[in-house]
Amino acid sequence: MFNYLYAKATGGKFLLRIEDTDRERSEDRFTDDIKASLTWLGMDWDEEPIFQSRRFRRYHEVIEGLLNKGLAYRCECTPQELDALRKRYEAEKKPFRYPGICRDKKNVGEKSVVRIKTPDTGDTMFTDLIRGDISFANKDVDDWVVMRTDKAPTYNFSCVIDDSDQGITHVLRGDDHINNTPKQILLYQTLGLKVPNFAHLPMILGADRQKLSKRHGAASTLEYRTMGYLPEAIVNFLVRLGWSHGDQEIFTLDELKKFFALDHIGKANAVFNTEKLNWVSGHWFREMPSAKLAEYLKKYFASEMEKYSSIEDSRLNRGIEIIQSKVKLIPELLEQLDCVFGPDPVHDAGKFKPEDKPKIKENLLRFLPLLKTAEFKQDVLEKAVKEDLLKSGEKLGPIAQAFRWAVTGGRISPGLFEMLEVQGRDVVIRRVEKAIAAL
RNA sequence: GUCCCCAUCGUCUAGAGGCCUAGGACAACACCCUUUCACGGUGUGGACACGAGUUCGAAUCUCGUUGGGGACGCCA
Repeated sequence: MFNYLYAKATGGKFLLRIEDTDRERSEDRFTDDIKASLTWLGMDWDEEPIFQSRRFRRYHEVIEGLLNKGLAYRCECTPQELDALRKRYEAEKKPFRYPGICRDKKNVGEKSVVRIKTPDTGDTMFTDLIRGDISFANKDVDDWVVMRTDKAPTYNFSCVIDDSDQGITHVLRGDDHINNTPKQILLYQTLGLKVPNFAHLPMILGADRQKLSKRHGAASTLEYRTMGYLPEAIVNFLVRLGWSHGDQEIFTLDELKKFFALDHIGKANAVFNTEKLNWVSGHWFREMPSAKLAEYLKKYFASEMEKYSSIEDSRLNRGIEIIQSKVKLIPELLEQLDCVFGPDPVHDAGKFKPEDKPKIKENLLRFLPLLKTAEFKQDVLEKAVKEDLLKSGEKLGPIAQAFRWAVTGGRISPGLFEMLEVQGRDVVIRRVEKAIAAL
């Protein structure tokens, strides 16, 4: 998202690249998921996505050149041997660095990995756009693998080639990549390529302050869609994790595309806070035009909305309108929608105290004639009921609750009179009569 | 363990030497509004991790300590 916003805010291009070099872990559905997530959030990429799995020829050509120049070498150490080596280093409390066992070996067969030679002395430094100068001692960067035994390149290698080939100017990524940066810079330098700008973003941690993962709820952006968050809310919430714009809390994507900038990105990790997400979510439900929300529901919650297909749009939209401002998630909205447009509720009068029932019944009966005769508009109904109550000096509260229960079967609902109008005279009278019968 | 990064209310953050008896938002609590639930309004409690410096003056600069995170793969 920060990459997208930065590209848009600076008039650049936002490119999508699928880094699927590891064939065992790459599946088409992951790509679909990424595309669907970006599309859902409204972040479209500018050119055809690049798939690394289709660029192996290019990578091999570069690796071949490196090998020929003696800047890289074949290594026949097996994973088992390396594991054993790691254990040994650990036991000796020494940090593991590949010791260059095969560095000077001749005639290593094709069934081997290729490692890049890295310098043993000196430092590799870069100026992070967010954090300033960061430097690493080259002795801490080992001869890392650029190509696996199965001839697939590794991430640190292929992303350098692609960033260069695609003319990437800015690499914005999580700060868990800071350690990869010296490796990549060394490769750029070995290849004589221009080093791009780097900006390492603070990470998002779970409530336990560990790197966000499956156990914190959602593994995929799309799961938030399923949970019933609006894309506007997700973007708005996420952008405030690590970035600020004075005291402003509410942002639209369009606003962000205008004034997102790299200054005012924090350095400290942020904890994902569902409480605040829900608040932002509620805000966007209040903000969204009901027709647009209706469309959204029909698109992403098609199966839940199908039962309302016979309801005409203006009526359905009005129903959504009187509910949307009170909910934080789509399931809540759907639930209330069902109270308004769904089947008649089961009137459980058992939850009332026996001595209260006559009064409730009396209240329902009292206004039944009005409901049958008055023009069925919310303001007309409200005015009529209130005038009547004024004469007797009674409060609206108990009466409203009685009718709320009668027409929804529950005690929570949109405003009573607006709901009555949306439900319509026939439904209301039928439900009120059923309620009276249940008492 | 080694290397790297970070450190303001419970959480997200404002703050780039005097504007800070540290501001906003979420959450909490109280009150108000109110036909329920929300919304909204008002208010309360709540933080510069610690210790040395530098300076007339430090949340802001330096160093150290402590704490947290990340990396250490033939994953990305």
